[in-house]
Amino acid sequence: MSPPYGRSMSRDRDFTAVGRALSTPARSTFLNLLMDGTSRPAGELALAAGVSASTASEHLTVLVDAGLVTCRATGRHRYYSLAGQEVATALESLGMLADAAPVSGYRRSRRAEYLAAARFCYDHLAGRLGISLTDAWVHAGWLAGRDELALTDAGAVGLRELGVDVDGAVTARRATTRACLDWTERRPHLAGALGSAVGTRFLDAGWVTRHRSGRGLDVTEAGRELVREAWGINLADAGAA
Amino acid sequence: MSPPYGRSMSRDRDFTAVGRALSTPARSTFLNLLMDGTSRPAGELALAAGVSASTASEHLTVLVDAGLVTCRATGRHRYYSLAGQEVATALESLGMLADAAPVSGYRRSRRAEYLAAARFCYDHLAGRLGISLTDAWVHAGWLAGRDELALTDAGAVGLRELGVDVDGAVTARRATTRACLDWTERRPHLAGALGSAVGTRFLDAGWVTRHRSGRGLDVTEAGRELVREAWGINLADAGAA
DNA sequence: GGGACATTTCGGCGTCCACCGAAGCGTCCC
DNA sequence: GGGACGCTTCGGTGGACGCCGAAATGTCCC
Repeated sequence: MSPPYGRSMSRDRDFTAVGRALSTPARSTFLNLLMDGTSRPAGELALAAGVSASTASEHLTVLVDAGLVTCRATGRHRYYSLAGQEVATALESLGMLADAAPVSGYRRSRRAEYLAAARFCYDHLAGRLGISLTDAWVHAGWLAGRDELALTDAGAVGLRELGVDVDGAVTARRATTRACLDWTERRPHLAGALGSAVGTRFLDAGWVTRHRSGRGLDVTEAGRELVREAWGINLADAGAA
Repeated sequence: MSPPYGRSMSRDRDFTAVGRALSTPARSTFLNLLMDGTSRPAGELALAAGVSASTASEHLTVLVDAGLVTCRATGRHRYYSLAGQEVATALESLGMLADAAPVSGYRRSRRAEYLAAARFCYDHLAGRLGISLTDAWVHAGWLAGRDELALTDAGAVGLRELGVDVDGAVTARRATTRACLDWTERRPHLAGALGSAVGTRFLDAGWVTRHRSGRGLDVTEAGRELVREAWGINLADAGAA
């Protein structure tokens, strides 16, 4: 009869390659930088991690070989980014186990506040903005269940009016909605295919813009007005004040 | 005003400790063995990974220090198990990225078939049994959405009749339902608090029993009858035939 | 109490690998 | 074409760590 599942493949997983990829400070820093879904050139990553260009290059090769990161060559730059949504999800749940990284050498204090206000978690909105939106939508009956965030009929209508590609999200192969727990705040915000669609819409509509060459998002005036009028969310100008 | 989220804590995560814990074959083997939710003594783990007792002891210290594993001392044995449900969840999503482990030295071919039939994935049913039950319950309208598996009213009634602690699962702090993707088959099966409650019920009712000192579950005659009569699931006796 | 057993601690060995600077390769731009 | 620039490859070095056997610790049981 032979084994029923083709080839005598083990059901076990070999965690060693992925584990080794995560096991050094420089590579951990790289992944943290890429977790907002951006692509960054090797040099920038090297600088951020405080290693030489050659060392960074070796690290990036390890990450690519492990399947965590992909490389896109453009001109004389090579842009690295996370290899996909599964990688972001895996890192997200691993982050629940990991400690907060010690504040590294380069200046970060100012940025931390921007991060807290609004940021991308790979493909969906996070930070205070992501949490506030999710809370408001649960409250409005658009999303059901604090831990599942299932899309209701009312939510489908409302988000469609907002210009979110709801239908694309529902028919996507990945889970429509998913709750992503913020590492520090531990409060759920909308992820999954719908979370991605919402993020895309917010960017396309100009309600948020990626903060120049850095991490975090700026919520534009139009964006602030929208969330205030539609859902009564008052984004404190903590960053600006 | 000082930083709004207390202490100038970095929003980044330090993946190095967890990564290092995963980065050696012996430790990867240990984690695979413990992923079914069992507790195992150090000696058994050493034997399974093919390392000396002293080496295994060192590895286990690393895993405990990384917070992935906990130790319970009983008599002259020390039983190790996964540190919690978050660890199981993280490993589960990491497994999506990792390769299948090469079949290691010790005999495993026979066991693979038991594993495929029914097994525990930390706290919920998996294997063919887990997948079949989930499919049947989606079909019966007990669970909604192939990727979310949200509990319906009918499902709550049905599972409560079955003796599952539905109310405990709904009020639990973790997500009530969650879809867990099997690594090899890539088919969703019920996880989350409700998945755990179902697993507990199946064990308590004697519908499945843990296979003696090994991995995988035996579905008892009562269990086979239940799933056949209630949901038309015919568990092929692949293991016995 | 003594002997078997499970496990950890210790000391030592060999290998792996993170790191750097220098050199090589490709791209851009004057 | 030549020089600046971004990145990778190469060679070499030092430290970290996976491995074992031997000895130490602790538990069980006669």
